[in-house]
Amino acid sequence: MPELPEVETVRTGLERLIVGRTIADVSFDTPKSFPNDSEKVAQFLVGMQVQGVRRRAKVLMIDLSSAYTLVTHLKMTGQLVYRGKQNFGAGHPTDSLIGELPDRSTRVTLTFADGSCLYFNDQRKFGWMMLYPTLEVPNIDFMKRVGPEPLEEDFTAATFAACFVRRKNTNIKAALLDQTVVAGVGNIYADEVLWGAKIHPLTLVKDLSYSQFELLFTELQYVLRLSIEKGGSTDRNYVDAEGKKGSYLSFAKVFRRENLPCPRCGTSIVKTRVAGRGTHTCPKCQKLHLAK
DNA sequence: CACTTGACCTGTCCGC
DNA sequence: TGCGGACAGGTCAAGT
Repeated sequence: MPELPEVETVRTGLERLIVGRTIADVSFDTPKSFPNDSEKVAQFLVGMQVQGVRRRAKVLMIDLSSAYTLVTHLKMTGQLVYRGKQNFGAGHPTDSLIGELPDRSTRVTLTFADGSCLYFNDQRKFGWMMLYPTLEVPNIDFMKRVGPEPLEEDFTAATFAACFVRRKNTNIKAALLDQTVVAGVGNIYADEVLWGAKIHPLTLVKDLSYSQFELLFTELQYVLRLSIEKGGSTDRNYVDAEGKKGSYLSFAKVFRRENLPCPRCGTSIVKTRVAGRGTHTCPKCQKLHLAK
């Protein structure tokens, strides 16, 4: 579910809502979501204070006092939602997707000293929340392999194009989804960016010209920034740190728009399967040019 | 090493 | 309304 813009939106919200709060209690419903020595870690967290919230790729890092960091991956259906002492009843805020918390998908609850709570919800249990010494976080396997952040200041079209050298023989959509190439792109933004650059998702990386990479780079930054501005994409599960939906999908050009007109040429958007994922394209704007 | 596929889970939607 | 199967935004372990 959450890709870079969604995770960044959650990060911003958490930074505002939980920094300075002290953990008073921790509970969890399954070790799968809270895997490292769950009971001990839950105890160990008590008394620690939140000092900051960072993001790398689609991973959130909640920095705590004592040089520890809670690392969370939301995977497909994870949510991190903060609630003050007065828990909203079901459907109270109209832009919220969730009601009273905890609910049946709540996996971990952090209760703060002032009685407010941070809930880690995850319907499919693919996500996880793990405690690491802050200095160890860069040594996590995923962190060591993940590619550059596409919105960093020093990230240029040339750097971007160079990220793909190892993936010459795969299609561009699979390469964009590969977190070791570039960080943070998932299925929604891969489709949106390819439409923007007028590139068919099955085009092999080696068949792309440098000017196509420049176009992809521009579209990538544009789409990610626009989505962050809109609070991300809510398809079914995603909500921000206050439980609110994001509105990017009402600006999406192809994603979830099967059979609707392409905003550029009016041709019906088609849905296919590429790299094992549902893939949306305009058959007229995004022609597949086979290598000679 | 590069590349593809299936597995991990639960819930929902679609066709019969 | 019930039931089976396909599918859902991510990643990793296997397989070739």
